[in-house]
Formats: sequence, C-alpha cells, structure tokens
Amino acid sequence: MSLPFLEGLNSPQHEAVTLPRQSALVLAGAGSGKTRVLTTRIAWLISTGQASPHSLLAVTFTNKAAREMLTRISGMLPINTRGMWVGTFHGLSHRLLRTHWREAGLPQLFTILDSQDQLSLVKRFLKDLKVDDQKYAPRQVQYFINANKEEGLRPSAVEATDDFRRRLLEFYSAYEDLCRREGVVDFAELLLRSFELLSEDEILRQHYRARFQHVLVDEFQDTNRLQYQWLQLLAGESNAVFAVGDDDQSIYAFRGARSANMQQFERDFGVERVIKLEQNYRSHGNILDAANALIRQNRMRLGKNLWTSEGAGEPLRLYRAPSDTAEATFIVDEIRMLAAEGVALTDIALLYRSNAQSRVLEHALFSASVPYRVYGGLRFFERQEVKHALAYLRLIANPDDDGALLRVINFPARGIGTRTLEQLQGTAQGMGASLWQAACQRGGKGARITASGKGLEGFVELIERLRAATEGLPLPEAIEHVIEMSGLAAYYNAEREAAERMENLAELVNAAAAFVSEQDRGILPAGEAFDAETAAVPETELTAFLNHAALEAGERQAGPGTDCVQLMTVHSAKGLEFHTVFISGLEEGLFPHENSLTEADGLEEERRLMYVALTRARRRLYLSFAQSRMLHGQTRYNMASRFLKEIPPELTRRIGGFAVESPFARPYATVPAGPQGPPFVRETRLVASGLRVGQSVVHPKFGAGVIVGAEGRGDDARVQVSFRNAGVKWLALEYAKLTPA
DNA sequence: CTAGCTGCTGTTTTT
DNA sequence: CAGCAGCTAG
Repeated sequence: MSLPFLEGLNSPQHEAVTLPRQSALVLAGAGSGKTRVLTTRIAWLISTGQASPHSLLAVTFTNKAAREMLTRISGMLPINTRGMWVGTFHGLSHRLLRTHWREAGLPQLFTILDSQDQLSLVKRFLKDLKVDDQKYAPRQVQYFINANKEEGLRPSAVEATDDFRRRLLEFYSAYEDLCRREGVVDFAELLLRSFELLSEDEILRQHYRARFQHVLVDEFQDTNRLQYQWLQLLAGESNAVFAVGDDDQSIYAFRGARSANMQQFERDFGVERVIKLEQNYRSHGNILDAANALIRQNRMRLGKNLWTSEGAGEPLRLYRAPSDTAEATFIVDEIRMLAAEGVALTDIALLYRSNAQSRVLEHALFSASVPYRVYGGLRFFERQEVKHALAYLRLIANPDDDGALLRVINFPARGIGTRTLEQLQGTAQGMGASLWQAACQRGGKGARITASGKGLEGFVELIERLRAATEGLPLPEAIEHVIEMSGLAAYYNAEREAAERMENLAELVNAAAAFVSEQDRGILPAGEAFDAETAAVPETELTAFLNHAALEAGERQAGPGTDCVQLMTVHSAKGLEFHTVFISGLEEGLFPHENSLTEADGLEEERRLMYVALTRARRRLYLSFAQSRMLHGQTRYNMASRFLKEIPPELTRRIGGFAVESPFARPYATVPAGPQGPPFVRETRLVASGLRVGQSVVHPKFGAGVIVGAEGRGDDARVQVSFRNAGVKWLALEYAKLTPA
C-alpha cells in the first residue's frame, strides 16, 4: 500500500509517525513539523488498519488547533472524521459531561460560565457575605478557586494552613454551593468534574478506556496537573499516549501549566525513547541562531537545538526609539517599505508582551491608513451587548441562572433598582431558591399595581413571553426576537455609538446561523451525535449554542479576506508564523515583565516567551524598544530588555543610528544574572540626586539592591530597585532613604 | 429609581 | 488611562 502522506518526512518525523502502539514523547522544536507529525500519525494509524477513527482521541489546547488538526486529517484521508474525538481539554470534558450529566451529578441543562461570569459570581457572593474586598480581592478569590481545581483539589482536600486560607476555603465552598444552585459550571469545573466522573464510575471508565486505544496530545508542555491526571485516568495501563511538546515553548506556567509533566510522563508511561525534532523548516539561520542563543540561558531544559538547511538570511534588525510613539512610527514606516517590496501585509506580525501596548501601534497604523487586525483583547462573545443578549438567552434556557438574571433584570432599565433587588434577594434566600423563582412569586402575586412592562412583574412577563415566542423557532430567528423584544435593540439604537453595537448583535444572529449549519454538517466537534450506547437526550440547540459561546469566545471576528497587518500578544502568536515579525517594547519591566521577576521561574518563562516570539519569523525579524513609554497614564523610562543582550551581536544589525553607549554593545555572558536577576545594567542614565540606573544602593529597611528603572522627575521621581532579599520595588526618591553603595 | 459624576484602583499573559 | 463602585442630585 502506498502512503503518499509519508513522503517527505525526515527521519525522526518518520520514526515518530510510524512508531508501534506504545506511549511516546516527541520533543518538537518550533517550526519542526509538530502538527504534521501528529496528524500524519493519525492518518497512518487509520490507513494501516491499526486504529479506527472511533478509537482515537486527540486533545489540544485551542479550538483553532483542533480545527486545524481535523482539516489536515481530512486532507490526507477520505474518511469521516466524526467518529474521532478531537478537541480541547475543555471541549472534550464538556462532551463527557453533556453525555453523562446524570452520573456526574449535574442538571441536564447546565450552562458554562466564562471567566467574566465567574468573576461576577465571585463578587456577588463576596458582597453577600460582606467580605472586606481589600483583604480578599475578588480576583484573588477567583484565582484561588481555579488554582485549586486545576490541581484537582476540592475544598475538603485543601489544607487550611492559616486563617487567611481557611477563609478562602470557605469562599471556595460557598462558591461551589452557589454554582450547584444555579446550575452553572466554570472552565476548571469541566475538567475536574469529568475527571471525578471517570475516576468514580468504574463502568464508564472501562468503557472509555476500551474505546480510546490511542490518545494523542498536542502542546504537552502546557498541561496542568489535573489535565495530566485526566490523561492518566483515561489511558489506564494499557493504552498508548502519544505526546508532542516543547518545553522551551512552555509559556502558561502562570496558569498552572507544568512542563515537568513531560519528564513525569516519560516515567509514568514507560516511554522508551524520546524522539527529538530539531530540524526547523520555518526560519533562516540567523533567526534560529538568535533563538538558540537566547534559550540556552535557561537552566531548566530538556535540551534541544534547532537547525536549518537554509542559509543564514538577513541579520536581525535592532532599533532603539526615543519614545513609544517613535517606535510605532518606525514600525509603520518599515511596514510600508515592506509592502512596497511586495510582502503581503497578512504576512507581517506586530508582537508585544501585553495587550495594552497595541494602542500606540494601532494609532500609528491608523494614521498611516495601513489596514490591520488586532487579535485577542475583547473577544466577540465577551462584548457587553453580546453578553446582554446571551444573558436573555441563558434565562430562557435556565431561569435559575442568577448571574444572567442580574445582568439583564434592569437592562434596559425597567424600574428595578437596588431596593427591589435587595428584597428579591432576601426572598430568594428565605425560599432557598433562585432569584427567578423569587421573582415569579413576588411578580406573580401582582403585589403592586404597576404599568405593564415595568417592575418585577414586567420582567417575569417579558422572559415568559420570550420563551413562548422563541419556542420552536430556528435559533437565529429566536435570537432576533430576543434582541427586539428585550428592548436591547431599542436601547442601542438610541445610543450614540449604536452602530457598532447593533452590528455586533446582528453578528450574533449570524454566528448562530453559522453554528447551526456547521453543527448540521457535523463540523463542530461539540455537535456530534452522542454514543449510541449511552443514548443521552441531546441538549437543546440553544444550550449547545450558549456553551459554544462560552467555550469558544469567538477567536476571530473580522473576515479573514482582507490583507492586513496582524497585531497580537506573543502568547497568542504561539503556533503561527510570518514572513516578517516585529517584536516591540523590548524593555526591562515590560518584557521581561516586572511582575515576573518576583515569581519563581518567572524570568525563565519570560525568556521562553521571547523564544516563542523570535521563532515566529521566517525571513525578517525586527527587535525594537523605546526609552520612554506612556504606561497607566504616566511616562516611564525603561532600559533595554536584557534579552537583547542575550542575542549574539554578530547576528544583528542596528538601524537608525545608535549612540556609542549602545546597550547592545556587550554580550550577556559578562553580566550574569542572579536568581532575582539584576539585571543588566550597562546603560547609565542620570535619574536625579546623583543616582543612576544600574547603581548599587542600600535601603535602611530593604537592604542592598540595584536600581533597575526610573520614572518621573523632580518631586515625583521614583526609582525601581531590585533588592537582593526584598524583591523589586518602586520607591519615591523624595522619601526613600537610598544611599549609594 | 436613574443617571451622571467623582474618585479610586489596578493593571501580564488566557483555554 | 481605563473601568468600576459608590455617591448625589434630580
């Protein structure tokens, strides 16, 4: 049998693809054909008869990656991919829970909470409990809950080491109660709940283990503890897990990813040989050399060196700008030049560390009429008006969803204020019921005679009318009705900036139409028919759509048709490649981000992030930084990022004229970074009062440190000091008693 | 009850 | 410079 898709694989790729059924680890560098190996292996397993689509499960982290995988497989094999389980950890977990909601102890029509919804739920009950939000910030409580869930820990399993944590645990428990009462499930819960389902239900576990003979995992370095355990549970002793990953591209440790899972996987799953893919098919030599040199500074690595058979290519271009706006102008000028040379705008990416940085760049692009597209930031399903519309839909699907109710009970305004709401909440508490049930009672009794359409009564009536009017309608039409009848349309039409909001609402209808038709064609993994043997009642179309909205926040909204420059954070650039890449804002404090310096392993993660950024470029790479930058409404003066010095100067070319005291003058090796990294401090800048960046100082309380940054002048002057034992702090020069050491 | 204002705070990355 | 919570005037 000839297998055309095996042609052109290099030898480690070929080995990985055709490995006999066993657990295997593939260490795949950036641009080394990772996805190709994964999908080709699936094609190989199927076409050689070693596996049926039915016995395959492939898991990724993003919906995009899952889709990409399905597309490629269909391109190689003329099979129906429907029998395969391909999706994200969350998507697959969701599917398990949807099928086995009863066994998992969930209501049949449970809905999914995205992180925004989760946060507002947390805020809500913290307020009810009258918690001091100075001491317990909602975001921290949310983080605490998620972090524990991602370790696989329920409240009872978490140790309360002190009063503070004891309190947090109470919140965690209270939060769980609330979720149960409202029939909602957050992201982490999807995983944890499905994990518990499989671990507690022997029969189900055996069933799925018998089914999924082959489990394939993409981006293995991004798995957290719970996901690892989930895989272990699903695979059991006898099934083969084929894991692909790159420890150097682990950039999600901040949310629990453990690249150490790769080493643990080797041991736990009896991996005989680790296959390394080191040949890079993406970038020219100089770019790879730079990336290799940079990542070599990390100590915690499995070890890997990328190479290419292509030439060295152009040197990397370094640019120092006096200000963030100047940096943006420079970038735009270069883009126009590139465009004139025939580089497609779509093939140019502007990368930055944090979303806030896109503003300046957008402004410059806009002024120069260069079309661009920003990824990330506010996603489609997270927009206010869309959330409102979805909240009405959620209420139709599940009236006990208090979060949804609170969101729209008085939006558009219908005379229900804090007072009414308080009473309502009181009633609900008394009844031990949802707000909706309480509202039905109060509104239903018609206690007050109000103009129809107003007050609680009006709201209850409205929702009931909505439910009646949309019943049996095709989803897109139902949504149109909701937008009209709820008053959202009237409200936004009256607003000044209505146009965009109305467009988004119209787009929501389109999204529903697209969802329905894709589901009919079986494209969406979520919409697949359930296992015959479990014969679950399928969720309604509406619930399916709502969960789709939560699970897939609407990654892309603009039509991909137009030729435009791509703006995104480095995180969201992972997995992509471009002819030309600009990495901007390469400044100490920004990239590496100052918050990372106080975290364990923080600097190494930042460096991996930089590594990811560098390896996105195929042909041309620009690295730039600005000496001053507006941040949070203040001008800050930053030094060049230490990462710039970790790139060998012979690979680079400075453009735009540098001063003699160039921060690029010296390779990293001469200034070793300590554990907290003080930082490379070549460039000296007078701050004030004789102190300068780079100077060693002593503080009466914090001890010895080095000045790593400065901002403001005169009385406002502040310096950032990295203390040997006290971390990095900003100090006002006026007050801090700093003495030169 | 609503709307509009003020003052405060929190700012990394996101499935 | 946001976005949000809380307050005040209508």
